[in-house]
Amino acid sequence: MFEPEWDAGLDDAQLAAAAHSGGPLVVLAGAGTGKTRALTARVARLLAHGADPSRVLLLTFTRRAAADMLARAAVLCGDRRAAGKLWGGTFHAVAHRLVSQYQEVLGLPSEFSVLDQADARDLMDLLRHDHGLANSAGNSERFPRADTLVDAYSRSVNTGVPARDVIAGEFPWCEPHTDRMLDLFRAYMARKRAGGLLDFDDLLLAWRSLLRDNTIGATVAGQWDHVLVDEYQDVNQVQVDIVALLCPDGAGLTVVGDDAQAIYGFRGADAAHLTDLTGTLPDATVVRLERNFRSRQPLLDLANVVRPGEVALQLHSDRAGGPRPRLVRCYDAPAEARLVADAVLEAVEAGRRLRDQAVLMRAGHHSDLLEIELSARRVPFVKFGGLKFLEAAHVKDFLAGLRLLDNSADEIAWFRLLRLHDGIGPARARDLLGVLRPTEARADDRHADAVAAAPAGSRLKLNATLEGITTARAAATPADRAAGVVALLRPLLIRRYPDHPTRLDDLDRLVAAAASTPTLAEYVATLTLDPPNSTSELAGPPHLDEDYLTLSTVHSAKGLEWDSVHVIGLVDGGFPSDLALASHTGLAEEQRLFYVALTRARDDLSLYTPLRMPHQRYSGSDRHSLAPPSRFLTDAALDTLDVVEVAPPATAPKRAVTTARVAIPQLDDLWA
DNA sequence: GGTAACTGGGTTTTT
DNA sequence: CCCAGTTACC
Repeated sequence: MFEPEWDAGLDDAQLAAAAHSGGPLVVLAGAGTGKTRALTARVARLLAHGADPSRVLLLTFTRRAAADMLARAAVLCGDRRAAGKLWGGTFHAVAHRLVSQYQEVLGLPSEFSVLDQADARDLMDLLRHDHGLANSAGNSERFPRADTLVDAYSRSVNTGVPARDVIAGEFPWCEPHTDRMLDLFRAYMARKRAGGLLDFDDLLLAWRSLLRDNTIGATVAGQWDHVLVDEYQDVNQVQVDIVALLCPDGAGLTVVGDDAQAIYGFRGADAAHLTDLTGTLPDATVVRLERNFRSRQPLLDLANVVRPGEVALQLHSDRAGGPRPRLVRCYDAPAEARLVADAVLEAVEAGRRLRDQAVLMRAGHHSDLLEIELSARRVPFVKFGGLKFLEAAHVKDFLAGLRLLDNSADEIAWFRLLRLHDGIGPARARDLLGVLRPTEARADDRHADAVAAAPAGSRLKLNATLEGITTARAAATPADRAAGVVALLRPLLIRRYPDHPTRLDDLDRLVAAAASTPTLAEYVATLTLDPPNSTSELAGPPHLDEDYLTLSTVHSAKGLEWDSVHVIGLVDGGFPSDLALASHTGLAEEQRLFYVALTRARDDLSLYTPLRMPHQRYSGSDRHSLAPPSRFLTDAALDTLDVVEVAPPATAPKRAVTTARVAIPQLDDLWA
């Protein structure tokens, strides 16, 4: 047996974090300071010192981060088998595992469904209509949209602040509707309970309830000796409560984070949870990681100027030299797209792979022009963030079908499926929900009743759909059941989507993926809790060998790094987003987001400022107005940047003026 | 009273 | 793409 080298290559600060024993540990880790490495080493050391892997819990921001870390820890401690026994994943994924385990204790039906954000919105929308709050002509004041309702509701749950105060503080324009919103939230809770539906927030609430329970709480918390939480600056109040219940007085707790990288305030997270820890846990050991292993010093000079936050970490690098970051001032947005594509291809010429380069933006749609430019030049790319594969209508239809196989009380799933039929819109679907709601009557009878209640023109197809569900339910393997759902969807999707061939291909791929899962319910939960991040992630291996450029929102780029990074759209209103400009807290989060973007680069960093943006009022025309550069490009920041002025594009040759008249053919013979 | 099909305005970030 | 509003048809 060889001596495990969990401490190989760690510097003193990382070693202090990895080797710490006794009392809670708080690691304040600047960007690129090897916190993942320290955390991984710490897990490996715990195992090497005899910790039981099944009693170690590693909570990370994405499931992939947990998987990577656990695999590396297993290698470091020389025991690959241990990796399988470690608990790891996102708060939500672990919560789901526990909720499944304690589903009876929690008073949940044997089959429950997990609602993602879009499902939650659909349910809220359904109730909005039920309560007569949808906008009708008579309403002078618009009732908030379903998205806003879910937002406000979720914010209240995640922060523990009463909804009334959340609305007044964060959604002041909704205040006249407060009472009706609160009614709606109560109805939302009731509907979920009745249908065995849990939204993302409920998963965390359920976990917290288990831990708080007098009889069972100690057992649940007692199954782990060590709890390690990554990205602690992005946890919300419920997650803080969970951690506190898991580790009373901080015993066995390790927390890693950086308050300057807190970018999820919009979903109830608060970096104060990290900075307050030293107060709530007086005996905590604090380790600071300030030595950056990722970026060259000229890049850190800019990052240190931009860095906001309470904890004053100054990053320094051993990697001196290299070019200063560039600020490219472009004529307009199309010029920006061309310049980015130019730069990427130049780097390829110089020997840098596409996959070592990335383009980062504030919002998913900021790369629209660039995507057109890259496609035109045949540059392969993969986009992360923005619209998700799982949000595509046909994929949601498919998942709704799967959920119905296990949970026939899932109203949101029924609602989706019913509306796919010609002649059944929101109103008839709502009526049919009442008929399909589980009763003592057998499912077949309810199906028959529903067919009878449907408009005549839709009965044949609806009958086929409901029979399809019965058939799929009876199929033996998960793959067969999934295939059954696709079979019943096929005619509906063909009728509905003009581009059905590609959509049906997607579904075939999802069916294939279902073959390797023990149960369909687990498959659906995994897809919902850990959706593929890009459309290509589901495409599978053939894509992985190819070289491609990464486009990503800054949020989705968190924790990642590339040799060369381009940050685009640095205008006020773009990055920072105009929606955040109004409030101090909003703007502070934008600045942290900017800091995260800058610190993704290892060697080369380019920032792009289009100087003209399409004029808001005349969008669609060629009118432009001067765009104010991002306010984050302060004088101090500019001191660390090389500014590149790009000349305006050569003016297009004036179109020849001609007096010739060209007639547009009337094609009379076609209309004869 | 309800649906389908179209139009026009708005569009942050995600477990 | 989502959502609301309009219109034509059942």
